[in-house]
Amino acid sequence: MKRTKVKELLNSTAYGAEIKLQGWVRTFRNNQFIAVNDGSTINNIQAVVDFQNTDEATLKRLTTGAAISIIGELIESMGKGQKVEVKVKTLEILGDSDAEIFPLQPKKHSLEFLREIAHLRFRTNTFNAVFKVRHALAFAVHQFFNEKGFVYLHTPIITASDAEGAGEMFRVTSLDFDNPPRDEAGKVDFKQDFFGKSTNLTVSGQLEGELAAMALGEIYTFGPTFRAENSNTTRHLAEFWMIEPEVAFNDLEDNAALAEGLLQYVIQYALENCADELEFLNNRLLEEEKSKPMDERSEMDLLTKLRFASTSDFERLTYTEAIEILKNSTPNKKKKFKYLIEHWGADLQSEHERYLVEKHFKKPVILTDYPKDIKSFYMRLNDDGKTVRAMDILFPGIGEIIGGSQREERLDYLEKRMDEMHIPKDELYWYLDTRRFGTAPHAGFGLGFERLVLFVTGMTNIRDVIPFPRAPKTAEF
RNA sequence: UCCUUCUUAGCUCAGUUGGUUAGAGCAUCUGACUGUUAAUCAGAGGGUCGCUGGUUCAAGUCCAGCAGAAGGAGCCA
Repeated sequence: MKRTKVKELLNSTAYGAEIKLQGWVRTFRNNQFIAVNDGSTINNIQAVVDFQNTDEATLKRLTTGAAISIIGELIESMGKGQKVEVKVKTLEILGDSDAEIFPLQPKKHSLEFLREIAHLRFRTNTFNAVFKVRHALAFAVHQFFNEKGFVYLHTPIITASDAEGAGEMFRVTSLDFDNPPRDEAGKVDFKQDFFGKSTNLTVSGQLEGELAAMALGEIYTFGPTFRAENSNTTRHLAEFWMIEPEVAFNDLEDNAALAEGLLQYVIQYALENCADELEFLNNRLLEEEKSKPMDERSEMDLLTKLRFASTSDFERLTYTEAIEILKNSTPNKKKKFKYLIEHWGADLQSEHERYLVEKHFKKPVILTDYPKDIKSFYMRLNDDGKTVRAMDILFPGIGEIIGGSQREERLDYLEKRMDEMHIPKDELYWYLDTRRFGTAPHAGFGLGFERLVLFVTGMTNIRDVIPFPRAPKTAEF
């Protein structure tokens, strides 16, 4: 007999039907009511055991976490609290779960504790919901680009270039650490390494993405990226997933429109396809807010925030305009900012971005045209000679969720920038070839997938939206 | 990496100016009850107070170092 999923059973009205139910015990109440969960939904189904005619030793084994298989009759529930339940005919314990040592209990656990038992936290409602939403968002990303005719491009995980300079990299080698081969100068001889050169884990697929975009037109990547930065924050990971579209003939305005469209599409998709999960996460947050003082509570609940973000236009302004707003802002005048805004050219700190998004505009913000000195070499120089066609998208509670730009397509300008920033041109000959042969305007951006999942689930620590987080001193499981 | 705070039972937390045998709720175990909704009621067990050293007649409590965690900052996605 084939099993029926809990999700299906809960929506069924086929009373009297014989069904097979398999799942894990969440709670066993009153010696007769088993709350069974099989992961198909965060909701449980109640299975009722005839305890007077069931072996006592079997009943004792119905502990939280045990895997069970039930054949029974789907009936209209006699109790309140649920429409349907399963009247147990035969009950088999597939796998015991020793209640004395199983760490999950039918009670609330702290996220910090669950992080320490990440191999078991899938079994909680919160993480069931989080990873369902994560899946839905990933699926929606592919659907969005597919509908638009983009090509999903797989860029390499192992790379020889650290060209973007996006941060510290993890070295990849098969050399013997205790006794590496040395060259005449006494340095490690990577010519004898697996690839015949020094290699690293990728920090971005952008440069390779540009190569493909200059032929396929519209591409996107969606893969893991690695940064060996010693970042200990609630929004950084050493291993994270990034979505990087790159589009030929797009300028910065097209780029911003694409980014806004993508974000609104995937949030909308989650709202439509993860209603139960988002409602659960919404209630979870509301509970949490109750313990906070009034002035720290958020103005919108999670669902309202998501509906708002997916329907209202993002605020667009230039760096120069943002500086003006910040200069004249109350916290700047009253010297409440840790870093006061005094002159054009200063990098924006988290507190400034947060002020713009959460206090001034109260909506997602697209900031463009930053000073060239605080941005990467490949961004297109504006006619003013001091700003570049960069854009950051800032989200409330998250900060920077997207960073992108229109790329510098003029070979002479690009080479000049690379010289100024000491980027080795010979190593990047293949990148420069796109500008040598049939160069064209193009633009793209990088979307941090986990930051997106953070925003949509309302979780606050990035380590809680990826199954097995990788961060400094953190590589368990 | 820097700043701040924290580390007491399986989990969440109390623990006064340093002072007898370190407490509670939940969980677990035993029993009762049997249409319960994180069931309820009664009872029981459960501790190297993060680690190392120091001050003191006396340290969970004070001091130092180390380790780990949380929040914030920087780097960024």
